[in-house]
Amino acid sequence: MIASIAVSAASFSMDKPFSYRVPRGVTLLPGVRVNVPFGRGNRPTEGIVLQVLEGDGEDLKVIRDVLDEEPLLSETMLRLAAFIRQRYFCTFYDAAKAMLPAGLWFQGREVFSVADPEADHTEIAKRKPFAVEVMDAVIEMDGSAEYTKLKSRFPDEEALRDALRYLTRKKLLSAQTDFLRRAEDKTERILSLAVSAEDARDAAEERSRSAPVQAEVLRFLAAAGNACSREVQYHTGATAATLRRLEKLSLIRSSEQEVYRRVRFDDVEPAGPMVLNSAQQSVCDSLESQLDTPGKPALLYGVTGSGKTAVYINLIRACLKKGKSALLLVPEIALTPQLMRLVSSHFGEQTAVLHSSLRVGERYDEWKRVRSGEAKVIVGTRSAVFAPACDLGLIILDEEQEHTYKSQNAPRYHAREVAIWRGVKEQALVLLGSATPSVESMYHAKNGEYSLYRLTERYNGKELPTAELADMRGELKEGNGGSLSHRLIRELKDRAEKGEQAILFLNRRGNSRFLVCVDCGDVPQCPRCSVSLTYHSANRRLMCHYCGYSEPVQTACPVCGGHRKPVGAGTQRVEQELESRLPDTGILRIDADTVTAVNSHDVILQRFRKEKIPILLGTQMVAKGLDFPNVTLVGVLDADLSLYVDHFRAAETTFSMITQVVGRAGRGGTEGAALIQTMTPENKILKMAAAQDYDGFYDLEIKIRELRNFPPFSNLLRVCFSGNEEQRVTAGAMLFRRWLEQMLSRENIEATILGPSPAPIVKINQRYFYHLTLNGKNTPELRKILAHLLREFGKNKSTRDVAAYADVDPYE
DNA sequence: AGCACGCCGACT
DNA sequence: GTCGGCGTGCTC
Repeated sequence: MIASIAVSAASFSMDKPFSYRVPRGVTLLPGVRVNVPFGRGNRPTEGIVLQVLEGDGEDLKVIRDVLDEEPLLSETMLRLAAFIRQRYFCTFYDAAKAMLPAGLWFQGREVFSVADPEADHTEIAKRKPFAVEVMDAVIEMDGSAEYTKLKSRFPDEEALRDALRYLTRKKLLSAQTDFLRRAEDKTERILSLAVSAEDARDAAEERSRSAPVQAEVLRFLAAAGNACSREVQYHTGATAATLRRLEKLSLIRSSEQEVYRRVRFDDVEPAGPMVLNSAQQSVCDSLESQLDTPGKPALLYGVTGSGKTAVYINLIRACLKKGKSALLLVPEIALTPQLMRLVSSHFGEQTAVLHSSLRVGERYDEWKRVRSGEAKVIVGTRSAVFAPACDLGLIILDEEQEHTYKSQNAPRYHAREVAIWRGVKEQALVLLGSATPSVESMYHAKNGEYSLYRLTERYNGKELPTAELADMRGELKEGNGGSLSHRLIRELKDRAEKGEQAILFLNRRGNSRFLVCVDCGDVPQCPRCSVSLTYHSANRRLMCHYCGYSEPVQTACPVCGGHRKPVGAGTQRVEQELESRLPDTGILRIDADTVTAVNSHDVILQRFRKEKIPILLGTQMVAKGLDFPNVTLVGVLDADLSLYVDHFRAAETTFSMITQVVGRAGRGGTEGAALIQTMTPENKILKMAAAQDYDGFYDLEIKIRELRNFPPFSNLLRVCFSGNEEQRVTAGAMLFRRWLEQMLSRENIEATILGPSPAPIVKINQRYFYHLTLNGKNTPELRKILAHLLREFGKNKSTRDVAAYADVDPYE
């Protein structure tokens, strides 16, 4: 028998099924993983069986091991992997990897052992002192050593690889690889001092010259008692190696402790079917009838507070009644604790949760529960769209316009497209839900490609919050240079006095602050990336969010010696402003600084609900899915920020964000209001967001999209280039552009090419990034051309040091 | 990407 | 001889 196999070692330019001979007496099924010899060196490589065919395969290499007892991927899933491969320009293996939980993946473990104990390695390898050193290390480790162990001892991996190759060639070492399941339990290393705090401080004093980072660690632990290694590294800038060294010196000790990251909902009570109002009921009835004959996807456009969730719950219930399972996808689990509670109160033990912050073992267990059919309601983020649900009947994408449904790394898939593929192949209804549908989805719905359902009234019968724009230019003229208008302060005070609550939304990701020199204006840059370093007050360090570089803050400017101070209006600064202008009002801040684990996000929101703290201040996290009946006021602090960025989706994202956050107000018995602060109150998008006029927004935006030939009228295909030398990268991109132009004109395909242009962050970790953007219809013909050119580029000698990949309909 | 193979110059 | 360095081409 011959097996056609997708191998993990294959890169895009050589990815195709490879044929291997199936050993006698072995039965293989498609979807099973195997260990095969690959390449000239026959290095052990993982593969997935795609097909088993008749034939003896005399001249083929032979499969070494079968790694699974039963197939991990069904025939349908294998076909899905093939679809993803050709649609998103990745290897078959990349696709398969995204479809399976991390806990299932094997890690090749290389073990090197002494081949001939009698041989005198110092004599044989005398010309390569480093190889002798490595050999000594292996002998010291009882004659056999794992590669990872050697690597921690010899950090220069290239030299180590070279030495190991040399030693195996000289028959001093023998190499063996076996495949091990990834560790199932995630643990954290807790560090503490192995000596008294005084001794540690003394030792720190002694080392402050020779080993300043070690001294820093000792001082930190002396002050903190104990801390997990991640925390210690954050505060001191120490590497794992430094920590190991200190442990070896018996100055600190470590213990492994299991971490639990699963959000548990022990406090939920079982609930019966939800009571729907007539509008919800009629939508639900129609959707239920679509469950039986799923032909096309459905779009549920329901204004904020219209009760889309209740429709989801009852629809899932109907789906279960038919004996089928249902998938509920959400943009981010951490942002939807309330939804999670609701689902588990309705479906209890039948629920499974799949998302990336689960422990590897837990994720694997949940995956198995889904596959066995024990869990029939699966809630999860993007990757849960691959859940191996038994007899899938329904896929819901909540907030379908969210960009988190698009994967940022290979395979760069969009969960909506995958869901629709599955819907067609597995006869399941795909329901896209949103208060602000993406322009693409609404376009398809209006075209009749999707069926469209509307919920135009709020569930509680109340009007949508009245929102007004506050002109911050006026405030500036009146001498108010802060981030809060007089009007907003007045309203906040008013609500607090009435015992109502308010949400303040700061429209920016994270809340980065920079250090700037007051004299020369210098802002410290990352030495490895083209970004400014972010100032973290918690550890008094400057950090790079892209490569992880960090350095302690120096108060004097290294350029001119001037004084430096932190700038940037983050949530912290707004909090201070609030405290000084509303001294007696309680404020709860929620941002990357206050949220440390997945859980504490939920904890903060629970406090906001239970303790009725007047003001909740935060970034993105407060915009989505929260349902607090007592909130009657929402403030948007800098509405313009996301509007004037260079991206065709800027209007859509801003509109959606503002509409959603405004929708947090007035969900209880009292009507809500919102105040949107802006420097450009005449802007149409902002006006429509304030009026919660989605239809108006859509009509305007779709015209612009058509005029400029942007999605849904075309697709964007981006080709990204990266490499260590900037000129080589741009030269590579230019070459690709010329190839593309030739191919397009030869095949008579209409598409425009933009670029090469530098990526928004041109340098990350010493690598340069450039883009070509192709605007055209994403047809099979165009994809074929692009895949062909990407393969050619990968094989091209003159651009060997430049990597290229494609991203279909990229975000940002 | 990762690796062996071949060819060249240098060192022993 | 023996080794490193570098360019080249292949991976069932």
